[in-house]
Amino acid sequence: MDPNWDDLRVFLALARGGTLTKAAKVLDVSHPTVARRVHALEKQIGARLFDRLPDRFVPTSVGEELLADTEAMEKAAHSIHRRSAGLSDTVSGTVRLSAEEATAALIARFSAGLRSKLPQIEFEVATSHTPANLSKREADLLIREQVPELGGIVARKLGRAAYAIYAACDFQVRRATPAALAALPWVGFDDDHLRMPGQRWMQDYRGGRRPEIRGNNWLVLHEATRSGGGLAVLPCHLGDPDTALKRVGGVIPEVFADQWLLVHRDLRALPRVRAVMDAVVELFQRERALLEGRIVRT
Amino acid sequence: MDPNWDDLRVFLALARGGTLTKAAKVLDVSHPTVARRVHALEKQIGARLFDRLPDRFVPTSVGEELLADTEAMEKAAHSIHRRSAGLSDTVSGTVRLSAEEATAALIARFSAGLRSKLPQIEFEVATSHTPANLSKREADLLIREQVPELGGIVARKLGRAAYAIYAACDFQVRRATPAALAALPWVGFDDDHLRMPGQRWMQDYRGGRRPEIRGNNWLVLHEATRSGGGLAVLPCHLGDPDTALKRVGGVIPEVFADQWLLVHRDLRALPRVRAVMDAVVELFQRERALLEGRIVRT
DNA sequence: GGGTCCATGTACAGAATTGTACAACGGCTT
DNA sequence: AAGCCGTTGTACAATTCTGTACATGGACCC
Repeated sequence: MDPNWDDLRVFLALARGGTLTKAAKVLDVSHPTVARRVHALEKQIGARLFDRLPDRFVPTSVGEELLADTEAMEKAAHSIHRRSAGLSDTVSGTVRLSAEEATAALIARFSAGLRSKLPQIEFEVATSHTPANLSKREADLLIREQVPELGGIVARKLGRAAYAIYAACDFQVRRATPAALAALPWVGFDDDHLRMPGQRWMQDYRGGRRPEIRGNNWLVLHEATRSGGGLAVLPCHLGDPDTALKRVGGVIPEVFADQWLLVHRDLRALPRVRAVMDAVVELFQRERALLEGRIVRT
Repeated sequence: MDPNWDDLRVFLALARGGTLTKAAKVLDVSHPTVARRVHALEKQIGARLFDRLPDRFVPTSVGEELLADTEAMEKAAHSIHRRSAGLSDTVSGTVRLSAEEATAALIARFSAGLRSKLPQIEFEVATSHTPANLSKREADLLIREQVPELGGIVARKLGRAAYAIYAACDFQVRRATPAALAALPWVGFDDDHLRMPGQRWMQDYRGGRRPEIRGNNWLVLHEATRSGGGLAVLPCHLGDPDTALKRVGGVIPEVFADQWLLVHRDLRALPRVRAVMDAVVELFQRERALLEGRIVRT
């Protein structure tokens, strides 16, 4: 069985320092720990590695033989240290952010602005609306509408997204009464995604009838609506900026979705992850009116 | 701070195996442990080292960079492994045995015989009669007259050494009454070593008088006695084989010393240490009569 | 010779790590 | 579609490791 590599690091420190106390200081552990680790290594290797002189430890001939190899390990470990030093201390590198399509589109729309502030960061914006946790390492940051009950996840509230009914600009809406609207064709999610915001509201509005055009993500719904496929409940930050769409009525008070920024506690400490978090928080604060459907287009 | 070197070993196993389960098997740990150790390394290095595909882990570009250095560490570790394989599995190498002078002389006398049975072992027989424990790594094996109350020490009884009064062959002992013997000059230990076997007995025998020739180890006493310096209480295994000495009276029933073979529990498992232990035990069993003063010289 | 400082060894309490057990998921086979 | 297998994630109990505190020993200084 290979010895514990880290015990070799302790061995090296004792060989260099000559005393348990000096090695302990270098390694930032206690002196009994150094003694134990060296004994454990000696037991595993099957030879004494040190002779005990009155004032110091000196390597035995076996210990001397191992020193060269251990120093080779140290050299490689230092190379790794130098490489990783360029990873955790600076605000550069890649940050992967995952959000459902509509929010991903929002982020993507402003990403050029974000990167102008953080030029050394590369964004990866992934669209995903399935519930996921960061432990599966799908992303460094998630924007989600629920906070998962998971250990190690830190959540930060970004804001509340409002929803409204939209149609293509040239879509004929003759009478805006609920009954008249309910009778028109609609665009919405399929049965597997009824939990998406606004879907149950819409079915109630229409007396339980399914939307005539169905899809499984917001962009599909968005495109079908723009093409005159029917009415759709869309988030305002998706519908309002699109001049090909028009609002039909106001913001639906009963339909909203809180937006949460999720990060694994371990990654939050990384400068580049924190920088992106701060930038995303700032973006949502700046665009709060858009998010809440309070941008009135003429 | 340097990452834990052993976490790099885990990283390497996951990079090679592709799954937590395979890496766990190779490392002989559980799969949650592999996951934790890799996460700990990622946190310390400040970068993700693996992407998660549906069926396996693949190194990220950062992970690929670290692989070369980690493989260099593995190469050095394998070298250490090969070296140490020649240490713990075979019955060769050096075994250091420590005993007080008289017993060390006994061992030395028979060491040629011992080595004829264990030709690939090199003996180091150190004389020392100060109480010591094996943790100070003064020896691999100790022969002592008391068992120290220390953790980790395994004791094995070798036998009981008997003592008698000896004089040089030409030393004139006109009358063998206690009074006449007590009046003669004696050889013995100095005041710092009164706890050595036979010393207090001798002082009681002589009404509290100190020996006229004093030393601090058995060999000095032995030599002084052989030179006609006086009477001495010596272990029988030292006195009887020496044709320059003669017994004066029989074995002294009140004076004896149990002999214990002491070893650190960890070292007992080493084949060469165990072989020497067995050989020493056998030696003491074979020479039990000598030890107990039952060899009658004509 | 006594006092001080440094170092090591050891016992025990606390912290950290690991293994076990179980749930969940995805792929494959029937 | 159902069942099975392999894999991963997680919670909790068990185990291991570490640090602290203290005792002991040796060297040095006064």
